[in-house]
Amino acid sequence: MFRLSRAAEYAVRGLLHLAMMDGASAPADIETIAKAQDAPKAYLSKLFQQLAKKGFVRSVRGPVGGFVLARRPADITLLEVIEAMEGQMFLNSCLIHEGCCPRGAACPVHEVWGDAQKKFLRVLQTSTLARLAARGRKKAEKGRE
Amino acid sequence: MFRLSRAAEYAVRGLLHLAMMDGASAPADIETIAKAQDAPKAYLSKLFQQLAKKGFVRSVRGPVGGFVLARRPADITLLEVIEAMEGQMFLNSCLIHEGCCPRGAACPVHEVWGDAQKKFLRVLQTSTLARLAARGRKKAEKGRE
DNA sequence: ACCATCAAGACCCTTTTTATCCGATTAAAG
DNA sequence: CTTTAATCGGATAAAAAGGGTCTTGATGGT
Repeated sequence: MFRLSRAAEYAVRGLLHLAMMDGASAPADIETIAKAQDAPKAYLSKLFQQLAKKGFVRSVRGPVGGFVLARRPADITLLEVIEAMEGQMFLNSCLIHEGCCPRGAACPVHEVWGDAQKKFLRVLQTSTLARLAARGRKKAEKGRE
Repeated sequence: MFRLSRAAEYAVRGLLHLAMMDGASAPADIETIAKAQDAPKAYLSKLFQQLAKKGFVRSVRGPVGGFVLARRPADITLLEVIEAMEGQMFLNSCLIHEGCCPRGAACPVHEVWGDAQKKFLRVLQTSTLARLAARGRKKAEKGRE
């Protein structure tokens, strides 16, 4: 099957959470994010550690600590976040090792597959956290009406 | 990570093998296909049993038996084959259960993700075994030059 | 000094993937 | 009718990935 891993999903939603409270003075702590996004706290914590290591967020320790976005939401693409969590997408084994197809001739499935991934990735690459946050805010307003 | 399962890859290549020898009088037996496509024979055998159950191939038993395409190569899309092997693609868990996002408001990632999948699937859906076989034959010729 | 918070990693459980094996069944050929 | 080469299908299993918990330690406001 072909779906986003839970890790990636949590990460995206977590970062989006931060992006939507952009401008807030205090950092957001894991417990709050976990509750808001309905994710296991301990697990989310680990994911954010990875995100910190990769430069997406900065951690603030001690009381009133938590996590803050380390980059501008407009500069973070959905693709980046997902790839940070699950490694490069779409490394089709058929594309990696030579000679997987008879007589070393490149198998015709490659091109089609490559074409499909390109279109898929482009969409994810042109979608930034800022844009998502804006859309999210709009939806939240509609929901309250 | 995000790649085609080996099962799907073997199945696609196996069917393509049949499509490329379309018009041959005798069915192809598993051992031959497995050798040509460099797949474990026992495993491929089981995959073909599934493919037979789903109507892609017909099995011929007894000596000189094997498998034959049950449908016209022009009618079989890449997407069909892949979905037959790994279940419906792209059932994003975020799209399945309601209430995964705060306050039930649809999360803005959904649309982007949906958009991306649509473009991806379209490519796979418009690619038929016949077309792939034709391309494969062309490549094989070039390789021999 | 205390306590809330993050940091890091060890550990565990479950599911999926990727197979292998073997006995039963089938049917063409001699 | 018997031989023989093939598929059928279920049981089994090793290995990898996925998903998550817990513990222990470091850090920095108050």
